[in-house]
Amino acid sequence: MKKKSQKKVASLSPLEEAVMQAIWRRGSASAEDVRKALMGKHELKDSTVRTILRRLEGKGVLSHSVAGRTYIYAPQTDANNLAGDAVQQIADRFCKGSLSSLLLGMANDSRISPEELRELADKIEQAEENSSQKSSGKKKRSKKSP
Amino acid sequence: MKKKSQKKVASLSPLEEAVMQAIWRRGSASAEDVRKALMGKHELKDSTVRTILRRLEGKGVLSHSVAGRTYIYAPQTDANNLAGDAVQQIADRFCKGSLSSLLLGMANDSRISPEELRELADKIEQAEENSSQKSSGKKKRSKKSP
DNA sequence: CAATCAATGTTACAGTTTGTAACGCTACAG
DNA sequence: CTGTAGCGTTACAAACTGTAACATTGATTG
Repeated sequence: MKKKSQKKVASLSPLEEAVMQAIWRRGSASAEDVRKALMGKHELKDSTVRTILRRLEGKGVLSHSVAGRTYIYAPQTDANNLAGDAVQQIADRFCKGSLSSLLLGMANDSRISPEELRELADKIEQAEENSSQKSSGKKKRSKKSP
Repeated sequence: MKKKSQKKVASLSPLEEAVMQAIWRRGSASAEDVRKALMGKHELKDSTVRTILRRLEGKGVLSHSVAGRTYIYAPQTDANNLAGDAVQQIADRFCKGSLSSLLLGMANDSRISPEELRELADKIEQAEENSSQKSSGKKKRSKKSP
Protein backbone atom coordinates (compact mmCIF):
# COMPACT_ATOMS: atom_id res chain seq x y z
CA MET A 1 0.00 0.00 0.00
CA LYS A 2 1.13 3.54 -0.60
CA LYS A 3 -1.00 5.98 1.32
CA LYS A 4 -3.45 6.08 4.19
CA SER A 5 -7.16 6.33 3.56
CA GLN A 6 -7.03 10.10 3.15
CA LYS A 7 -10.53 10.68 4.39
CA LYS A 8 -11.91 13.91 3.10
CA VAL A 9 -11.56 16.64 5.62
CA ALA A 10 -14.79 18.56 5.86
CA SER A 11 -14.27 22.23 5.18
CA LEU A 12 -17.03 24.50 6.34
CA SER A 13 -18.26 27.73 4.86
CA PRO A 14 -18.36 30.73 7.20
CA LEU A 15 -22.05 30.37 7.85
CA GLU A 16 -21.77 26.66 8.36
CA GLU A 17 -19.03 27.25 10.83
CA ALA A 18 -21.12 29.76 12.71
CA VAL A 19 -23.84 27.18 13.00
CA MET A 20 -21.40 24.59 14.25
CA GLN A 21 -20.06 26.96 16.84
CA ALA A 22 -23.55 27.55 18.08
CA ILE A 23 -24.20 23.85 18.37
CA TRP A 24 -20.88 23.10 19.98
CA ARG A 25 -21.64 25.71 22.59
CA ARG A 26 -24.94 24.09 23.56
CA GLY A 27 -23.93 20.52 22.95
CA SER A 28 -26.88 19.96 20.68
CA ALA A 29 -29.73 21.97 19.27
CA SER A 30 -32.83 22.10 17.17
CA ALA A 31 -33.16 24.30 14.11
CA GLU A 32 -34.96 26.89 16.16
CA ASP A 33 -32.29 26.87 18.83
CA VAL A 34 -29.71 27.55 16.18
CA ARG A 35 -31.76 30.26 14.57
CA LYS A 36 -32.10 32.08 17.85
CA ALA A 37 -28.44 31.61 18.61
CA LEU A 38 -27.41 33.17 15.33
CA MET A 39 -29.73 36.11 15.70
CA GLY A 40 -27.89 39.38 15.66
CA LYS A 41 -25.11 37.95 13.57
CA HIS A 42 -27.38 36.50 10.93
CA GLU A 43 -31.07 37.14 10.60
CA LEU A 44 -32.01 33.92 8.90
CA LYS A 45 -35.35 32.40 8.09
CA ASP A 46 -36.00 29.09 9.72
CA SER A 47 -35.95 27.43 6.36
CA THR A 48 -32.46 28.69 5.71
CA VAL A 49 -31.13 27.40 8.96
CA ARG A 50 -32.51 23.98 8.27
CA THR A 51 -30.85 23.90 4.89
CA ILE A 52 -27.49 24.58 6.48
CA LEU A 53 -28.15 21.98 9.11
CA ARG A 54 -28.91 19.41 6.46
CA ARG A 55 -25.83 20.30 4.50
CA LEU A 56 -23.74 19.94 7.61
CA GLU A 57 -25.21 16.57 8.23
CA GLY A 58 -24.36 15.70 4.66
CA LYS A 59 -20.78 16.65 5.32
CA GLY A 60 -20.84 14.32 8.26
CA VAL A 61 -20.09 16.84 10.95
CA LEU A 62 -23.57 16.70 12.40
CA SER A 63 -26.09 13.97 13.01
CA HIS A 64 -29.60 14.21 14.23
CA SER A 65 -31.95 12.30 16.46
CA VAL A 66 -35.65 12.79 16.67
CA ALA A 67 -37.45 14.15 19.68
CA GLY A 68 -41.16 14.05 19.04
CA ARG A 69 -41.34 15.61 15.62
CA THR A 70 -38.28 17.77 16.09
CA TYR A 71 -34.78 17.06 14.90
CA ILE A 72 -32.08 17.50 17.45
CA TYR A 73 -28.70 17.98 15.88
CA ALA A 74 -25.54 16.98 17.64
CA PRO A 75 -21.90 17.39 16.64
CA GLN A 76 -20.28 14.39 15.08
CA THR A 77 -16.91 15.91 15.78
CA ASP A 78 -15.75 18.64 18.08
CA ALA A 79 -14.13 21.95 17.29
CA ASN A 80 -10.70 20.73 18.30
CA ASN A 81 -10.86 17.84 15.99
CA LEU A 82 -11.97 19.94 13.09
CA ALA A 83 -9.32 22.53 13.77
CA GLY A 84 -6.75 19.80 14.11
CA ASP A 85 -7.74 18.24 10.83
CA ALA A 86 -7.44 21.60 9.17
CA VAL A 87 -3.96 22.16 10.53
CA GLN A 88 -2.91 18.68 9.55
CA GLN A 89 -4.18 19.38 6.10
CA ILE A 90 -2.02 22.45 5.84
CA ALA A 91 0.95 20.43 6.97
CA ASP A 92 0.15 17.89 4.29
CA ARG A 93 0.04 20.45 1.55
CA PHE A 94 2.90 22.68 2.55
CA CYS A 95 5.19 20.53 4.62
CA LYS A 96 5.00 17.03 3.26
CA GLY A 97 2.75 16.18 6.15
CA SER A 98 5.19 17.16 8.83
CA LEU A 99 3.54 19.10 11.58
CA SER A 100 6.97 19.82 13.01
CA SER A 101 8.09 21.46 9.82
CA LEU A 102 4.98 23.55 9.84
CA LEU A 103 5.60 24.75 13.37
CA LEU A 104 9.25 25.27 12.59
CA GLY A 105 8.21 27.54 9.78
CA MET A 106 5.94 29.43 12.09
CA ALA A 107 8.71 29.92 14.57
CA ASN A 108 10.79 31.23 11.74
CA ASP A 109 8.18 33.87 11.16
CA SER A 110 8.20 34.49 14.89
CA ARG A 111 4.62 33.38 15.31
CA ILE A 112 5.62 31.05 18.10
CA SER A 113 8.58 30.95 20.42
CA PRO A 114 10.47 28.08 21.97
CA GLU A 115 9.32 29.31 25.35
CA GLU A 116 5.71 28.99 24.37
CA LEU A 117 6.34 25.51 23.09
CA ARG A 118 7.96 24.43 26.33
CA GLU A 119 5.19 25.89 28.42
CA LEU A 120 2.79 24.11 26.22
CA ALA A 121 4.65 20.84 26.58
CA ASP A 122 4.46 21.19 30.35
CA LYS A 123 0.79 21.97 30.28
CA ILE A 124 0.10 18.97 28.10
CA GLU A 125 2.04 16.61 30.27
CA GLN A 126 0.28 17.87 33.30
CA ALA A 127 -3.06 17.29 31.66
CA GLU A 128 -1.99 13.84 30.58
CA GLU A 129 -1.03 12.94 34.12
CA ASN A 130 -4.34 14.04 35.46
CA SER A 131 -6.34 12.08 32.98
CA SER A 132 -4.20 8.98 33.27
CA GLN A 133 -4.99 8.94 36.97
CA LYS A 134 -8.66 8.90 36.27
CA SER A 135 -8.59 6.55 33.35
CA SER A 136 -5.38 4.72 32.65
CA GLY A 137 -4.44 4.26 29.06
CA LYS A 138 -3.94 6.63 26.16
CA LYS A 139 -6.81 8.57 24.70
CA LYS A 140 -7.30 8.24 21.00
CA ARG A 141 -8.29 10.91 18.53
CA SER A 142 -12.02 10.66 19.07
CA LYS A 143 -13.89 11.25 15.84
CA LYS A 144 -17.18 11.10 17.63
CA SER A 145 -18.21 12.37 20.98
CA PRO A 146 -20.07 9.49 22.63
CA MET B 1 -8.09 49.82 19.86
CA LYS B 2 -9.55 46.37 19.93
CA LYS B 3 -8.10 44.21 17.16
CA LYS B 4 -5.28 44.15 14.67
CA SER B 5 -5.72 45.13 11.04
CA GLN B 6 -7.01 41.70 10.05
CA LYS B 7 -5.65 41.81 6.53
CA LYS B 8 -7.34 39.33 4.26
CA VAL B 9 -5.50 36.07 4.15
CA ALA B 10 -5.26 34.81 0.61
CA SER B 11 -6.68 31.33 0.30
CA LEU B 12 -5.66 29.43 -2.78
CA SER B 13 -7.61 26.89 -4.75
CA PRO B 14 -5.92 23.53 -5.32
CA LEU B 15 -4.78 24.44 -8.79
CA GLU B 16 -3.57 27.83 -7.70
CA GLU B 17 -1.63 26.18 -4.96
CA ALA B 18 -0.04 23.77 -7.39
CA VAL B 19 1.09 26.68 -9.47
CA MET B 20 2.54 28.41 -6.45
CA GLN B 21 4.41 25.29 -5.44
CA ALA B 22 5.93 25.14 -8.88
CA ILE B 23 7.03 28.73 -8.70
CA TRP B 24 8.34 28.45 -5.17
CA ARG B 25 10.44 25.54 -6.28
CA ARG B 26 12.13 27.49 -9.07
CA GLY B 27 12.12 30.85 -7.37
CA SER B 28 10.41 32.46 -10.32
CA ALA B 29 8.97 31.38 -13.61
CA SER B 30 7.28 32.32 -16.83
CA ALA B 31 3.89 30.98 -17.84
CA GLU B 32 5.58 28.39 -20.01
CA ASP B 33 7.85 27.30 -17.19
CA VAL B 34 4.83 26.75 -15.01
CA ARG B 35 2.97 24.91 -17.72
CA LYS B 36 5.84 22.51 -18.20
CA ALA B 37 6.22 22.09 -14.47
CA LEU B 38 2.59 21.13 -14.06
CA MET B 39 2.64 18.68 -16.92
CA GLY B 40 1.72 15.21 -15.85
CA LYS B 41 -0.37 16.50 -13.00
CA HIS B 42 -2.37 18.92 -15.10
CA GLU B 43 -2.36 19.11 -18.85
CA LEU B 44 -3.24 22.76 -19.20
CA LYS B 45 -3.31 25.02 -22.18
CA ASP B 46 -0.98 27.94 -21.97
CA SER B 47 -3.92 30.26 -21.83
CA THR B 48 -5.22 28.53 -18.74
CA VAL B 49 -1.97 28.79 -16.93
CA ARG B 50 -1.78 32.49 -17.59
CA THR B 51 -5.25 32.97 -16.23
CA ILE B 52 -4.26 31.34 -12.98
CA LEU B 53 -1.10 33.35 -12.85
CA ARG B 54 -3.06 36.54 -13.24
CA ARG B 55 -5.52 35.54 -10.57
CA LEU B 56 -2.68 34.79 -8.23
CA GLU B 57 -1.21 38.16 -8.90
CA GLY B 58 -4.60 39.63 -8.16
CA LYS B 59 -4.61 37.89 -4.83
CA GLY B 60 -1.27 39.46 -4.17
CA VAL B 61 0.75 36.29 -3.77
CA LEU B 62 2.61 36.78 -7.03
CA SER B 63 4.07 39.73 -8.85
CA HIS B 64 5.67 39.88 -12.22
CA SER B 65 8.47 41.67 -13.94
CA VAL B 66 9.02 41.87 -17.64
CA ALA B 67 11.89 40.25 -19.46
CA GLY B 68 11.76 41.18 -23.10
CA ARG B 69 8.13 40.50 -23.87
CA THR B 70 7.77 37.74 -21.33
CA TYR B 71 6.35 38.01 -17.84
CA ILE B 72 8.41 36.52 -15.10
CA TYR B 73 6.36 35.77 -12.02
CA ALA B 74 7.90 35.72 -8.58
CA PRO B 75 6.37 34.85 -5.20
CA GLN B 76 5.27 37.74 -3.10
CA THR B 77 5.20 35.49 -0.10
CA ASP B 78 6.76 32.14 0.67
CA ALA B 79 5.10 28.85 1.47
CA ASN B 80 5.88 29.13 5.15
CA ASN B 81 4.22 32.43 5.43
CA LEU B 82 1.14 31.27 3.64
CA ALA B 83 0.93 28.11 5.71
CA GLY B 84 1.45 30.14 8.85
CA ASP B 85 -1.31 32.54 7.92
CA ALA B 86 -3.60 29.61 7.33
CA VAL B 87 -2.86 28.13 10.72
CA GLN B 88 -3.28 31.46 12.41
CA GLN B 89 -6.59 31.79 10.70
CA ILE B 90 -7.71 28.50 12.13
CA ALA B 91 -6.62 29.60 15.55
CA ASP B 92 -8.61 32.78 15.09
CA ARG B 93 -11.76 30.95 14.18
CA PHE B 94 -11.61 28.06 16.58
CA CYS B 95 -9.47 29.20 19.44
CA LYS B 96 -10.07 32.89 19.93
CA GLY B 97 -6.82 33.50 18.13
CA SER B 98 -4.73 31.52 20.56
CA LEU B 99 -2.22 29.38 18.77
CA SER B 100 -1.43 27.72 22.06
CA SER B 101 -4.99 26.63 22.53
CA LEU B 102 -4.97 25.22 19.05
CA LEU B 103 -1.86 23.18 19.72
CA LEU B 104 -3.19 22.16 23.07
CA GLY B 105 -6.23 20.79 21.34
CA MET B 106 -4.05 18.91 18.91
CA ALA B 107 -2.12 17.36 21.74
CA ASN B 108 -5.39 16.33 23.22
CA ASP B 109 -6.12 14.44 20.05
CA SER B 110 -2.62 13.02 20.29
CA ARG B 111 -1.51 14.66 17.09
CA ILE B 112 1.52 16.12 18.82
CA SER B 113 3.39 15.12 21.93
CA PRO B 114 5.20 17.17 24.53
CA GLU B 115 8.40 15.48 23.44
CA GLU B 116 8.00 16.70 19.91
CA LEU B 117 7.33 20.19 21.15
CA ARG B 118 10.46 20.20 23.27
CA GLU B 119 12.59 18.90 20.44
CA LEU B 120 11.11 21.54 18.28
CA ALA B 121 11.85 24.22 20.84
CA ASP B 122 15.46 23.12 20.92
CA LYS B 123 15.74 23.09 17.19
CA ILE B 124 14.30 26.56 16.96
CA GLU B 125 16.58 27.99 19.57
CA GLN B 126 19.51 26.47 17.84
CA ALA B 127 18.47 28.03 14.59
CA GLU B 128 17.94 31.37 16.29
CA GLU B 129 21.42 31.28 17.75
CA ASN B 130 22.94 30.62 14.40
CA SER B 131 21.16 33.44 12.70
CA SER B 132 21.73 35.90 15.51
CA GLN B 133 25.43 35.31 15.05
CA LYS B 134 25.19 36.33 11.44
CA SER B 135 22.76 39.17 11.88
CA SER B 136 22.02 40.33 15.39
CA GLY B 137 18.45 41.31 16.07
CA LYS B 138 15.16 39.48 15.75
CA LYS B 139 13.71 38.65 12.38
CA LYS B 140 10.26 39.88 11.66
CA ARG B 141 7.50 38.05 9.82
CA SER B 142 8.60 38.90 6.29
CA LYS B 143 5.58 39.40 4.05
CA LYS B 144 7.83 39.74 1.05
CA SER B 145 10.98 37.96 0.14
CA PRO B 146 13.53 40.71 -0.57
C1' DC C 1 -63.24 14.26 12.49
C1' DA C 2 -61.65 18.47 10.37
C1' DA C 3 -59.00 22.64 10.54
C1' DT C 4 -54.64 24.16 12.19
C1' DC C 5 -49.87 23.87 13.68
C1' DA C 6 -45.34 22.84 13.59
C1' DA C 7 -41.52 20.56 11.51
C1' DT C 8 -39.74 18.48 7.76
C1' DG C 9 -38.32 17.75 2.83
C1' DT C 10 -38.03 19.42 -1.98
C1' DT C 11 -36.82 22.65 -5.18
C1' DA C 12 -34.97 27.11 -6.68
C1' DC C 13 -32.01 30.70 -7.70
C1' DA C 14 -28.69 34.29 -7.85
C1' DG C 15 -23.78 35.34 -6.75
C1' DT C 16 -18.98 33.68 -6.36
C1' DT C 17 -15.18 30.72 -7.07
C1' DT C 18 -12.66 27.35 -10.01
C1' DG C 19 -11.01 25.06 -13.90
C1' DT C 20 -10.51 25.63 -18.73
C1' DA C 21 -9.98 27.92 -22.73
C1' DA C 22 -10.86 30.40 -27.32
C1' DC C 23 -9.82 34.85 -29.42
C1' DG C 24 -7.92 38.84 -30.68
C1' DC C 25 -4.06 42.35 -30.40
C1' DT C 26 0.95 43.74 -30.68
C1' DA C 27 5.76 43.95 -31.05
C1' DC C 28 9.77 41.71 -32.79
C1' DA C 29 12.18 38.07 -35.96
C1' DG C 30 12.86 37.54 -40.74
C1' DC D 1 5.42 43.22 -44.45
C1' DT D 2 4.10 38.83 -42.03
C1' DG D 3 4.33 35.19 -38.77
C1' DT D 4 4.67 34.21 -34.18
C1' DA D 5 5.26 34.41 -29.37
C1' DG D 6 3.19 36.27 -25.42
C1' DC D 7 -0.32 39.09 -23.45
C1' DG D 8 -5.07 40.72 -22.10
C1' DT D 9 -10.13 40.11 -22.63
C1' DT D 10 -14.03 37.50 -22.52
C1' DA D 11 -16.64 33.17 -21.77
C1' DC D 12 -18.49 29.20 -19.58
C1' DA D 13 -20.00 25.31 -17.07
C1' DA D 14 -19.72 23.09 -12.56
C1' DA D 15 -19.57 23.53 -7.67
C1' DC D 16 -20.32 25.97 -3.57
C1' DT D 17 -22.92 29.57 -0.72
C1' DG D 18 -26.49 32.14 1.19
C1' DT D 19 -31.33 32.48 1.17
C1' DA D 20 -35.70 31.04 0.90
C1' DA D 21 -40.58 29.77 -0.88
C1' DC D 22 -43.56 26.04 -1.18
C1' DA D 23 -45.31 21.41 -0.48
C1' DT D 24 -46.08 17.54 2.77
C1' DT D 25 -47.21 15.27 6.85
C1' DG D 26 -47.99 13.99 11.55
C1' DA D 27 -49.86 15.89 15.91
C1' DT D 28 -53.21 19.13 18.39
C1' DT D 29 -57.47 20.91 19.40
C1' DG D 30 -62.14 22.32 19.11
